[in-house]
Amino acid sequence: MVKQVRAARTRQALIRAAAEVFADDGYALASLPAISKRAGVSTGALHFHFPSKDALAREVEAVATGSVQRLAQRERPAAGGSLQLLVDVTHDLLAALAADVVLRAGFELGGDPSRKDGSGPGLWWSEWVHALLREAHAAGELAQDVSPEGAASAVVAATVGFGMLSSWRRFRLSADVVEQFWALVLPGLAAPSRGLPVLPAPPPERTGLPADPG
Amino acid sequence: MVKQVRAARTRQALIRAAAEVFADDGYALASLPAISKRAGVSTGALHFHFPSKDALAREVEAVATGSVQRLAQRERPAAGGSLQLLVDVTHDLLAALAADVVLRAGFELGGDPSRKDGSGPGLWWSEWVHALLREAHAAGELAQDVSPEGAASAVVAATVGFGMLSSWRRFRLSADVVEQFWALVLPGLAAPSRGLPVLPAPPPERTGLPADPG
Amino acid sequence: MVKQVRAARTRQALIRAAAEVFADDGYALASLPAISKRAGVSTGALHFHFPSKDALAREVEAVATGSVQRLAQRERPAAGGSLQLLVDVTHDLLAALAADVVLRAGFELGGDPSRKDGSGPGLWWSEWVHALLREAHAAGELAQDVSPEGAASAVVAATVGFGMLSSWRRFRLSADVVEQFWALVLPGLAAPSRGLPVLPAPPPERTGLPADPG
Amino acid sequence: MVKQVRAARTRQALIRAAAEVFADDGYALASLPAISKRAGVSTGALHFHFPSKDALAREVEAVATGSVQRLAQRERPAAGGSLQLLVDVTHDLLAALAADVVLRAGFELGGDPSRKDGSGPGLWWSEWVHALLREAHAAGELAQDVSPEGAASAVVAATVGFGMLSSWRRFRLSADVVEQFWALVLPGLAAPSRGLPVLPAPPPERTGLPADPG
DNA sequence: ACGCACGGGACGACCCGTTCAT
DNA sequence: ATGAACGGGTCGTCCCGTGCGT
Repeated sequence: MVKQVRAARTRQALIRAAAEVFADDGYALASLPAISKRAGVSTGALHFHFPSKDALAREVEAVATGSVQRLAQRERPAAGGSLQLLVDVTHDLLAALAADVVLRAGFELGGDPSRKDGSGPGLWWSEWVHALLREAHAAGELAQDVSPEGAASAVVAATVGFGMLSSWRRFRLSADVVEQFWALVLPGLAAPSRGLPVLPAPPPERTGLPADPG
Repeated sequence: MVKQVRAARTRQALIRAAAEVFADDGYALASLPAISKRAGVSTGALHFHFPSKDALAREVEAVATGSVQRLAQRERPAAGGSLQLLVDVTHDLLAALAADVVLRAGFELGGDPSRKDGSGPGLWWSEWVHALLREAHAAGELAQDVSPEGAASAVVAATVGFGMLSSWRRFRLSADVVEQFWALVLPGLAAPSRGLPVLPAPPPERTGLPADPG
Repeated sequence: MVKQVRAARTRQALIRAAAEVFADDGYALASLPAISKRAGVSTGALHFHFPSKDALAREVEAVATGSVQRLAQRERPAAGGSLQLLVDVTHDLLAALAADVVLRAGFELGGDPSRKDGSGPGLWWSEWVHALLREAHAAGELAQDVSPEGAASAVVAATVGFGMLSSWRRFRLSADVVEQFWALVLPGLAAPSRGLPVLPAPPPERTGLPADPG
Repeated sequence: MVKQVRAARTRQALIRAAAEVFADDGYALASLPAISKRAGVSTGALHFHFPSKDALAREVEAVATGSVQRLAQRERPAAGGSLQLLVDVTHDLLAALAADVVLRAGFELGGDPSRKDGSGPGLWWSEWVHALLREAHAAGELAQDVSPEGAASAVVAATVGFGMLSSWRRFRLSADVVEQFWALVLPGLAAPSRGLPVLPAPPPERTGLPADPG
């Protein structure tokens, strides 16, 4: 029994360390020795928990996908319908991306050309957005002449684009890009008869480094 | 003089082959032997033209940046102003991305975590969009309450997002995503008094592979 | 603990094999695959024990320096003082050079132009000879007008010269060069009043190859 | 005809540059590109004059051997016989070693383990010393009980030892080591009845760098 | 004759992901 | 859960021809 908790702890440390290295160096350049050293365990221990590098990355992606799902499947807002939900969730997602290494690593692994078949959070996110916008369309929340599929593609592209840009060096994104994006898009997206979703308040100015609870 | 042309040819072949391998496997996984083999030359020839893998990638990025610049600096449209130019150029850019491997590789290298300091076309593109939207704002082409910087960020994010998504496996983007994106965004972006820019016609159905002039 | 002994054994085998290859081909020409093959292990095992070729050479030098130190720091002879000690130790050193590959390799590495900063046994040996001759001078064992520093330089030069010559192909040194050298030098070096140190007996004729206990 | 003189000049520059690089880095580490760059010509030019790296080294050795021969075959001193000649020539040799890169490189190449079959000046020098000491022995210039072969070995060993030591980093040899060596050895070497050879005056203190006419 | 841009293979060191034996 | 070992593979680069200019 005591062993189990210890094992779970090293497993967690491994996932966390792997996410950090993956996010920093990409999948191909991340070395297993570097990960195990950062987690404070030996390479043998790593291989005990995860049979291969791919399995480790897969686990990081799975955890990240779980986080996104938890974010998306929260209670629907009382008013505002699907579109309001979409606005709120994207807002939270960007905030979580900045705070959670594993989430960030999960998304980046999905776009890493070194990984041939990543099924990270990106795919799930894309399908969720598509489903939500189809739903909104069915509920008459979308403006005339707006294709839900096209709009979903645009939203997904912008989301992963924001994620990419924020992870690139040389790019500094302001903290409220999401709000600005919605302010731009909502007039053309939402049916005017229903009223526009309200934008969440932009995050307060950061002073100092935010805690990264992982 | 005769030698020069042969050298230039192999140099071009090298860049082209490198772009293909980089775009397929990412920077880290791309092997120099694979590139030189695909170009039909020896590794020694590769090393003669490019002293290192990094220099090769840098050259690919430089050529790609040049392509983007040529695309962006074409003659301004007679009517429609900056916003129309932006719409047209994004349209051409996405088309070029589908047709030109070097361009695609240049963009992907910029987002590759294996490359520590890529200065590919992404950076230049971002600054160009920002400058153009500032200009549009100064000319009164933007709607009230639209921040040119925020809008530029959104446009850039969406562009690289489209690029990323189209390069990911598992994602199938329809050919007219850009048009749909602009249809969504323009109502909120353009000043109503000036009239909306016209969207380019969606590309005809492709039959067979497009020419890839490299 | 049990593993340690096996690891120590391969480590020893690696050092031994490296010394052989270094002594034969010099540092630059010695290839790591050749060394690991001769040691009967894989290149990965080599890299596990020694992170780089330089570290391996450094270890060989360190072991060789240890051997020289053990040779020099034996008990002083009952009679004869420092000069007698010097004669005895040089004698043993040349014998050890013929018998111990690691020692030989250590000395040769010190003179190898491929190694930029070797701190092999040569340096320590030089300083020991200088110190010993200073001591002999203070004890009045040296003849008038003999500079201990100059004499030390000559002795060191002759020693490494013998080492070099014996390792060069095309040169065949007789086994008792050291005795002949001392017979030549001692009359001018030692104070006549103290009596000359006795020369060790020349080694018996070798029949066959000597064991090389490593 | 004009071409010839230019060719000879580049040939000289090549030999000189090769000697410098060989002396600094050893044979194996010396790269042909480095040599040709230092000589100010292209690698093709190098290959035109010397078909291979080995041929280049061989030429350096040949030139160096020629220098030693010119040094040794000067006019015999009026008085003093063979021993005096030996003393004088060693003195000049050490001076020349410090001044002439090609000479130094030639000697070092002879001891370089990377070169399998160097026939540099070392071999010729050894034989010359042996011959001279045999001659001195026949002329009764040597002390009783001194084996000319053993003495020659000692002298050669000391000479190359001095050469080695002076080329090692970390060793600082005083300028008059040779004089001190002879002061040490001559009492035991020369027949007392004939009078000791006179030592050459030690070189004056160097102020600034000596010219290296190469 | 002399020199050079260009290209060809080959090999070296380093290191990585993985598995056995303990 | 660990230390040790394995074999494959990558980048760099080195030494060397080959055909074009001068």
